[in-house]
Amino acid sequence: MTIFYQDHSKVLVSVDCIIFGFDEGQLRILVGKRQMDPGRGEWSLYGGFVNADEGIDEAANRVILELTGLRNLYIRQVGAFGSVDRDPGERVISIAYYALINVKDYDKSLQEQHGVEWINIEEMPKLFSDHDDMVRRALKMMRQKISCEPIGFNLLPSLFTLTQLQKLYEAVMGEEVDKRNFRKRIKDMDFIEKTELIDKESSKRGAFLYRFNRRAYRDDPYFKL
Amino acid sequence: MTIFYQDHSKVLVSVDCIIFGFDEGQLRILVGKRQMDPGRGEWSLYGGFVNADEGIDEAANRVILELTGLRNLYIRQVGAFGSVDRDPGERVISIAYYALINVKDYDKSLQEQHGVEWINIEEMPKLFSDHDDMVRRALKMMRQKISCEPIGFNLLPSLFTLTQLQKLYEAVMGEEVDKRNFRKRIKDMDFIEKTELIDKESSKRGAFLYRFNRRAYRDDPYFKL
DNA sequence: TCAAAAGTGTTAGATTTACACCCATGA
DNA sequence: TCATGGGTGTAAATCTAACACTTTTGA
Repeated sequence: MTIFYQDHSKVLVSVDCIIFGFDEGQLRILVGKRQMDPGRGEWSLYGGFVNADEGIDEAANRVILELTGLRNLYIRQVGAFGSVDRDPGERVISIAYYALINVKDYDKSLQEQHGVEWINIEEMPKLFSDHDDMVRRALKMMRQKISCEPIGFNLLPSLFTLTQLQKLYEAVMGEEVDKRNFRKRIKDMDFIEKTELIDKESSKRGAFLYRFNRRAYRDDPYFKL
Repeated sequence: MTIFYQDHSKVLVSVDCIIFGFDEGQLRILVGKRQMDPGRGEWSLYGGFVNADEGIDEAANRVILELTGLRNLYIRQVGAFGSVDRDPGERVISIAYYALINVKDYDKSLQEQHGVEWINIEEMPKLFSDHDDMVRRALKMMRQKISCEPIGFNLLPSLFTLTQLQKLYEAVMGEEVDKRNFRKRIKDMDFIEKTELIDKESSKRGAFLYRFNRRAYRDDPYFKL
């Protein structure tokens, strides 16, 4: 310890991760049964401690990489949670982060290895400690974000149908939207490009596949800072 | 240390406070010249370390009480800041909070005692470490909040004129608004009550004073959760 | 009497919402 | 041939934005 900030108590700091995925028309998050005491066996977010030599964002990225095997994800901080008794073992201040992933990119073996499962956000069991609060806040922030920025693409394959995109918005916002109005809005967004490709998975007729053009979005005068 | 989370490094955790005030038509925050090393003499937010026996929100309330002498303020967490090198002295993870106060309630002697000054948000000097980022994020969050919830009243006396309220919105949002449209919107809000009292400070003619009715707001069907 | 702030309505344009039918295909 | 999801336009209602003059009063 240096001379600067003497006599102040140090505390364990962890990061907890809310991993959002979209599958079968449902918004889901990755949770697992806690494998350590205290709280062994309770449903819990995946987390890890912040090391002395890493920033908190770095720690979040590391932990999320550990869990998902994925890099360059859309990750945002939810906030710090620091009630004295939030962890029954020892005092731990935890910083929650959420990440959006395309479930198709997620390696099944990693999932098994970490003993985590996708749980529909609507059917969340009670979680360990204050992890419920973290999830609620993450969802609130994500809804906020998705309704003014196109972040939903991080939850979809790079090619997707308009119906998929609509179902995603509905699952996130928890309410249905009108198909024609939705498609009208999408048409106004120049950064959502129609391709000539057809998806035949989800219907007999087939549906055009679209893609999100990140560059066009960045250049869109509407979203310029 | 208990047996639970062995071998993880602990770290100093602090809270830093962005105190917003509204005076002379300007949105201002309280900053002071840093009185300790490292960074002595640089402009800085007021902060303090989180004690072992207090939650982070508690710590924020304590530090803000210390600085302002005021209780029951509107306080919100901005987020955690945790780059390894953010503090040149030693590793410190800091959690930023913003608070809204009515400058008239602020005791001048406390201000002098802590050596802090009101600085217009538009004319902020470079601040110590990442405090600039904290202020930017706090402002962003506050703007977001104020445009969908009536939190502005926390920055005003309990009786205020519509012109004051408008100037406040303008200062926060950084843009002018139309007087008639503004007043129209206010009239639609049943929780902003006109009193029979007249303010003669700011004009010869005098302007009606209004008050924010917290109860009416809570009961407003529009804002029901 | 005049400078300074208070107060007050209307209209055009833009945005949002509601709503129903035909199409293409594989089973 | 029929069940399934894909795809399309219009009109009413609502919301937003622009805009200018009269009132009161203390100096």
